Amino acid sequence: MNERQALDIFAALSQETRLRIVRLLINAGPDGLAAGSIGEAMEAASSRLSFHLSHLETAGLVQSRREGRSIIYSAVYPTLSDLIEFLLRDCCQGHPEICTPALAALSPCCEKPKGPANA
Amino acid sequence: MNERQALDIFAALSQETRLRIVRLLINAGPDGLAAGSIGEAMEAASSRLSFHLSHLETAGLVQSRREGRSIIYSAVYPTLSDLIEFLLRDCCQGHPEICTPALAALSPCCEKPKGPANA
DNA sequence: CATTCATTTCAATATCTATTGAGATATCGA
DNA sequence: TCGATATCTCAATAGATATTGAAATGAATG
Repeated sequence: MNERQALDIFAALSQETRLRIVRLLINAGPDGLAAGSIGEAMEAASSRLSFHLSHLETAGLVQSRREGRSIIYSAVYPTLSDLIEFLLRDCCQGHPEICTPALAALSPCCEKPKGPANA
Repeated sequence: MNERQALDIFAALSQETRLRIVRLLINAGPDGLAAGSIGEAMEAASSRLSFHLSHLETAGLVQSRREGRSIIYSAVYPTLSDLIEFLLRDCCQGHPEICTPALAALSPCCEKPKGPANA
């Protein structure tokens, strides 16, 4: 991950429709969603949707595959973790006290909410 | 952290000068840097710098304080961790296998590089 | 209290980005 | 192959954002 890539990703995520698409696809999981389904969820015309999806794909945040008549889009998770790493890496060189709280804030988000007992 | 805030932060970080300022301030630590020093580092005219700094401040990524004739800017670290949390939170609801690698990628970045022995 | 220094504000302009609608392309089934 | 479906591409327009230079503000110093 270099600066140029990071800028592209931030630009991609700075647009409401695109941010929603990314979050939708992240939640949709590895199977992804057809462009048409995304368009319905976003209430966006096909050309507009296509514009945003290709923007996201260029930034490396989503990938696409053809499946019959549909084109299926799915999130590219490593891009997100690389981005986060890019954001935090520099700050941690000599300032680990800064990033440790960030990690602490993140950790609970990755615990599977399986039972009511939290211990 | 809501969607609107996240959009503002991504927009703030999607501009080359602003991303560099944020990284500079993150590395500068809690003491921060005077606007003039930042301007030198960025080779940016004062009005241009001011435009970007106020953009960053509005997004909550930096804060400022007056110190004599100078205005000192410093990074707001919690905003970054909130942003990361916002990005990852949804995806982890039901998809912890997605976020765990992200965290694994992050963890080493927060280890203080103290000695040559890496074990 | 006038001068200098540090930074911001403002207005004009240039550049970049998003939306729209029409048409092109690709796939499938009859 | 024809028609229907799904998606993309293109060109025009509208809207948002960045840069510039000049002028204003606020704080320190003699």
